[in-house]
Amino acid sequence: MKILHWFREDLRLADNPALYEASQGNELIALFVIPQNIGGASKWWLHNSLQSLSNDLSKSGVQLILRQGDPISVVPELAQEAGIDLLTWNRVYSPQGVLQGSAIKEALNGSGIKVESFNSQLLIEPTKVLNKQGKAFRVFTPFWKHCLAMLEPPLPLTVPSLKGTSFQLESARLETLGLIPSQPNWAQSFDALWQPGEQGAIEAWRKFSEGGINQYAQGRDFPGECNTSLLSPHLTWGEIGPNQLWYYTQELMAGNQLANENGEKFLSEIGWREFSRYLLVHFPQIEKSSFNPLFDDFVWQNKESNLIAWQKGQTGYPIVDAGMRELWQTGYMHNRVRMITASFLTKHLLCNWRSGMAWFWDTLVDADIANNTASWQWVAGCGADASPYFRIFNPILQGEKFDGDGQYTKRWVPELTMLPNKYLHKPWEASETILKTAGVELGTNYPKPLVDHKLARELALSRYHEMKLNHQ
DNA sequence: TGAAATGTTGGGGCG
DNA sequence: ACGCCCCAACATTTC
Repeated sequence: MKILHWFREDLRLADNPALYEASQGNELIALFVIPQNIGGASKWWLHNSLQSLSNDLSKSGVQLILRQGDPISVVPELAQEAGIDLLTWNRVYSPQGVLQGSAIKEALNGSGIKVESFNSQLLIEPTKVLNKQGKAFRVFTPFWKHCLAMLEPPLPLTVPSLKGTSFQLESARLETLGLIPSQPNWAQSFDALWQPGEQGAIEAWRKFSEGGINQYAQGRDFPGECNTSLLSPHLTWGEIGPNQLWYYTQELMAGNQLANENGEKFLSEIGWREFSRYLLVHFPQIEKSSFNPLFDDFVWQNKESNLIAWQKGQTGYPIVDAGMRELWQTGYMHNRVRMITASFLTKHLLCNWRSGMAWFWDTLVDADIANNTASWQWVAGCGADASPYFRIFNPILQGEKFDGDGQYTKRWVPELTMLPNKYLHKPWEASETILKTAGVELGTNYPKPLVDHKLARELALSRYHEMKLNHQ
């Protein structure tokens, strides 16, 4: 039996249900179709992840075929060309991913080629989780409680033994696809920070499971400490799956090697990832428009120069600037700081959450449609289970609370290294003498604050009330 | 998975 | 000893 496995967001060999099924045949063809609409940082990641997958496959004599174009035509064409008996893939839950799946199934209907799809990237299929009224959950906590009660993840599947084919198929060359930047090569420093691919994902889990997870419940909020998993980009491309993480974490807790408090907190973060995909399946419109339609009437300011200052990490609020610079230099930002910077853009600068989402989409190595839309809408106050709009983060207090010693802020905003911690998150309150001693000249080598916190907060609140009034 | 404004309480200084 | 005021600490509500 000749089988084609179409790799999508499942770039791994272990615990890969569709690949496992495909390995039952005696001739395997592996395909990946290069997506056209992903951000710059994601492209860098994908390039390296494909390289890794391709290496792993070739050890079993399987060549990874790369093709460009719309999968809706590319996949059926290749299926016919190769004369396969069965096509397998793991489902993708974005509107585009769902559409691709159904269109390809339809295209091959009646062709004699069987099609089977599997779940590799969620603990539970979204359509199987409904409340008592038979409707989709809109709030995380009841959703996750419901999931926990019904969860029985299977043992992770082992790496299957694969048998390639001698059938010759044309493949694009990875090096010529332009996925990695050349001039300028802004990703130069990424190589030392990240190890895309399945081995890198396993290594990231190992490091986390021996370190940060043991302080996860409290420690995850402090961006200067290394307590988060850094697994997000690996999860985005399915180099590791939630099923594996669930199983590994439960094993640690069962063996008393991990406090329940920490393990459960980590799994609930996996739950948030699950929830954002779930929302996108049940409410696909949130990819483009507000979950809460009230916000269609919100009057944004959308001042271009403010957006640019935010992107560059030049807002004059140190914790915000630190986050935006971490993002630019590493393709990643600590979760606490993502909330602070996103709140600042939407509330202090009154820029539409879509403009922030677009920036994150282009710069994050873990860019993911579901997480990106759900999280931005959550922060902006228009999303499911959103923080109410009037919950406005105070960037000074957040900085003092979560980076009181300045470890994080000073790393990314080195021009403030000499500033005493008392003023680190509000340098404009320091005296001339203190600033001078620290070598800080506001407006020259570090910006003055773009907006006044108190005024900006009041303006945002009044815009919010106007929106509600206009809607009545 | 906030923060600010407002309200309440209780200990201690002091006449 | 007592009442009064101050204000920190905590609680509640409001945005």
